[in-house]
Amino acid sequence: MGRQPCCDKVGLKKGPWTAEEDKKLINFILTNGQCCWRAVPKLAGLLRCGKSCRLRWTNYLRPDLKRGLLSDHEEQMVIDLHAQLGNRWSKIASHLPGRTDNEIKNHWNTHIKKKLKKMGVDPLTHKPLSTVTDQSQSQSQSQSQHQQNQDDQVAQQTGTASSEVIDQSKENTAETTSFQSSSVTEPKDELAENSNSPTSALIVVDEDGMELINSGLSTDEVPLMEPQEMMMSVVSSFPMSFDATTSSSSSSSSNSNPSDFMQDLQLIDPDFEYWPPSDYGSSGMGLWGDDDYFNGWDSLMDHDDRDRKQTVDPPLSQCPKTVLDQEYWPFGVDFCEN
DNA sequence: AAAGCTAGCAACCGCCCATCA
DNA sequence: TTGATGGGCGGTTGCTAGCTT
Repeated sequence: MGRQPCCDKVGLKKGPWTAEEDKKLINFILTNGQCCWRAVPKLAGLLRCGKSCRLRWTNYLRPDLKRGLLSDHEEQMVIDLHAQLGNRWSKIASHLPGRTDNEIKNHWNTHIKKKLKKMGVDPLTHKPLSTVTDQSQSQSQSQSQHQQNQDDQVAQQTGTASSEVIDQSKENTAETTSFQSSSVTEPKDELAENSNSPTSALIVVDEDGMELINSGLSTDEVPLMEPQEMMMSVVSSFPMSFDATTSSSSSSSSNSNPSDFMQDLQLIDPDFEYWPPSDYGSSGMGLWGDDDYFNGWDSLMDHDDRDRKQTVDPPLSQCPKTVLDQEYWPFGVDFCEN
């Protein structure tokens, strides 16, 4: 018995993806859509296993991805959602357009965990550490148990209301997560008492579980659109139409024309330099630090953060980036069809 | 300036589960 | 029911950049 490995691993390449491999994968997905991943490497001419291709696409090459550090708002959403869902990173990621489960998991483990601990909050239970040590050691013993609790909560919510805005999520979550919402800088007691404060999380429950509407912001500050809708919105908001024949003089920076994207991918001119830095196969990180692509997501959802970033003026490499910014991605949702 | 240390992140692995034919 | 496949998750590895000594 046992399942076949996703690849036989013999002669398959591992390690960081090169620009050439990315190009092949992107080209293939663009042409054929996302089909049987096991067949993708063969058909795309890649010496990778299907799973590796899928992960590369999902976590890095997808057009609707946002790059860079999570904003404060996103981070708070992650904390709120984690309190609700536990370590179900993909679920959490589904509430954060442009973010992947792996990215959120990494961010959680490297940033948020420390942050919460520093604040005296148990990242597992979202309770103050002082009380956690006493009453929830058993909870802390297994994340799965905690996750089960969250499952029950979510199941309870979904069972009682469908496509219905409920406010009782605060009550439900307050029992198991005394500290989970609002700004992380607020005193804990105040948070517990002010569960009705406007900064508490407001949850929309639908058939899929729940949708976070308000995580410390008013509802109209949080995009309630699917990524595709946002993409289409962004694309359609641009006056220019995609024209693969249009030429461009620069592939790496300060371009706002969708055609540049195609050139960057060498879909038009095979000799054109690929959009990430040529040495990125070895550098691995900080790939987008040298461009200043306009960020569609920022423009849609994070005016406050953008303002803050502008004020602080961080290095470009720390600004959220889309891999292929939406306005460079003229394919809408069609590429998903096969 | 160079070596050592550390943090962050992309990528991978192994296992598991859900779905579908 | 079974096997193939896609996908999720926790954990880990390896590389790079930045910081410290």
